[in-house]
Amino acid sequence: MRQDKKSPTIQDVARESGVSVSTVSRVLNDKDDVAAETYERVHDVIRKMGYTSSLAARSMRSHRTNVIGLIVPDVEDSFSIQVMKGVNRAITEIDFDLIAYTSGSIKRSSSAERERHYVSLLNTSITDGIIIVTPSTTTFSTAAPVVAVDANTESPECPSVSATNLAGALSVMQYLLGLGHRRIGFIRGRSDLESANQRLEGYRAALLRAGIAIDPALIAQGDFTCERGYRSAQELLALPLRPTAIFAANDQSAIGTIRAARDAGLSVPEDLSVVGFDNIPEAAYMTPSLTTVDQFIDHMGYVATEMLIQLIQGEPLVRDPYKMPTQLIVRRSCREIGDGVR
Amino acid sequence: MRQDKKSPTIQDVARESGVSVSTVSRVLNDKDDVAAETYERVHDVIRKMGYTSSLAARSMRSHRTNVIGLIVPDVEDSFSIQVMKGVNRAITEIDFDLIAYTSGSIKRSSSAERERHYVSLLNTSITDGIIIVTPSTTTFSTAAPVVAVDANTESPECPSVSATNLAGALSVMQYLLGLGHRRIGFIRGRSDLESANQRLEGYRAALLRAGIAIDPALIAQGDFTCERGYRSAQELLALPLRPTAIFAANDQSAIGTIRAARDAGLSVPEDLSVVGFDNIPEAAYMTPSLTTVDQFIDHMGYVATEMLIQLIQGEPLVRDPYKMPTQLIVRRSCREIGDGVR
DNA sequence: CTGTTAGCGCCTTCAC
DNA sequence: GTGAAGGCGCTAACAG
Repeated sequence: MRQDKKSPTIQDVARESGVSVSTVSRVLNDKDDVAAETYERVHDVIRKMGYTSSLAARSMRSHRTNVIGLIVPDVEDSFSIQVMKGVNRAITEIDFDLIAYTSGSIKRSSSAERERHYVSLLNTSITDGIIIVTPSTTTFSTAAPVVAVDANTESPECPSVSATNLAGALSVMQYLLGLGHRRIGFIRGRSDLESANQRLEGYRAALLRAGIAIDPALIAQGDFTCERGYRSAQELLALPLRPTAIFAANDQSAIGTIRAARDAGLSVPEDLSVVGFDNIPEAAYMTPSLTTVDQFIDHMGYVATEMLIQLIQGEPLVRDPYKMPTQLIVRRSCREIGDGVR
Repeated sequence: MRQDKKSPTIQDVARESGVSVSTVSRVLNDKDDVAAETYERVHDVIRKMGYTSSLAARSMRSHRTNVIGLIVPDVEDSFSIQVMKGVNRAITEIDFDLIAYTSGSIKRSSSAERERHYVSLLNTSITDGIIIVTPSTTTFSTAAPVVAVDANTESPECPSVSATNLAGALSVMQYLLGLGHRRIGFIRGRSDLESANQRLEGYRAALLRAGIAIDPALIAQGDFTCERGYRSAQELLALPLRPTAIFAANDQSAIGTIRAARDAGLSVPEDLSVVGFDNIPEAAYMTPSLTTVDQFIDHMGYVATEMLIQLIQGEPLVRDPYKMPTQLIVRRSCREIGDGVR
């Protein structure tokens, strides 16, 4: 690697090409009032020196960086990854050419604190705006805009995009009830997230609507992880009156559930029907393929980016909060059960 | 969201607490020559105003940001995700508290160009150093250090960490040969990556060493994706003399292979043995669980971060390039075959 | 069309 | 122990 002592500044370029710094700046920003010849010459020097203008200096002066920030709770979380994907797609289409992803790896502080820390660290210094995924809080004190994806509350204090979780959960329950299931277990999601609570709410509402009493024993804790899903499924399957179906609040939990069933000598869907939520890529590939609810996560990232860009450009938001429709994807992890089953 | 007109600057803090900006700066940087009382007062004001010093301004002045950059080819790539995880772990342990991840989403340019663009954009402006994953080039002109993970060449021009791919591939082949396999297919990886080529080299070397002629028809193209692995496996399985085992250059390709086998009515491992490379999390969970080579990807990210920090602090590198040992993980995707098999 | 001037927010001498 | 002044690299007026 060529380790130059120092990277060239706009001054160096100016000196080298025999013009003033402001002319170089004009060339850099494609202002139209530069002589074609000068433009060419400066451009050549820039290329030759391998010059790139300092993001820090540019940002400080112009208060515009063309960088948007993305804060995710965990880089391994597949929800976050899907969102990233959508954000990337949007970024590529628009003129913004870089993203600062930062994850929540800061010691000794609550997630809300940490989120605020990053928001204020990034915004107005290297970022024109921020997208924050599954935030614990939506209250930020910042000059630049923030858009939340899957916020923690029904009425977030910042612009947001989230899925129609309640409707999605209802469609799952309707499907399971239609297959004849009456004893349906539920594995909850991260309880600090509104989306997770909405899914639980859908579970409850559908049961009530069908005239089925809610058995608290059938509602297990969960935190959206596969491991936790496994343990909770074990509890559910150990019940005296085993459920015939389990609705897991997300696909990871559903994967854990299927594994738990298998380890308990039960096969899916013969002995147990399982439904997830999210439609992560693995859902289609696993055996059996997983019936789940698609909430178009990457599109949520895409829309969030569009919203953020609008905000940055000072345009008003047409739809806020944006509600992404959900869709039940029927695959092979459920089966119809006969009348004789209680 | 509280949308303040403008985020507070060090000036605002100074005015509010009745001291000069330089005193505030001292407090900010924990200089020791500040009266305890003053320190407290200023700190209170900072907390109260929700002040965060501008990363941009700080970086410009002090040329030290405590931010490291991470450039990955694709946010969905599980190799990259594992590296991120390791980097995050290292960051958390050390004093650096933020990472700028940027992915390759820039239009109309080669990957090498794009990588150079990001390196120069980040370095010396908001980043103290950069880790770049599976880069197409290792030649960068930058003042700040760059460390490559899984570089594209055996003798990269920048510090690097990579796995002992050749040894790993040899151990796979030794295992398969030991199980009695003689007709072994290979699905290649991204041919622009040295790691992929090393694995192919291991495949060839082991065969030669065992006195088995190399059949070019058994070596299929690949690009580390599941889809491509599926198609290549189809070709291999359609061969007149079908291989009894397939060694895929990474786990994604192996997953595609298993799917192709299943779709062709073959079961794994009964009709076909499959081995992957990487040991991604899914490998343990799938059915059948996948025999593969662990190359401790997240640890590679961790080590790369350690190396980068050392470089940033001007310390010499003890081991460069760093070679991460690999380990064969035997699971259930292979079986022994009898003597009668050709 | 191009150069000059004045800061953006912060840190670092150097005085006091 | 604390304040004042200068400048990091850049852009945005304003002159010429």
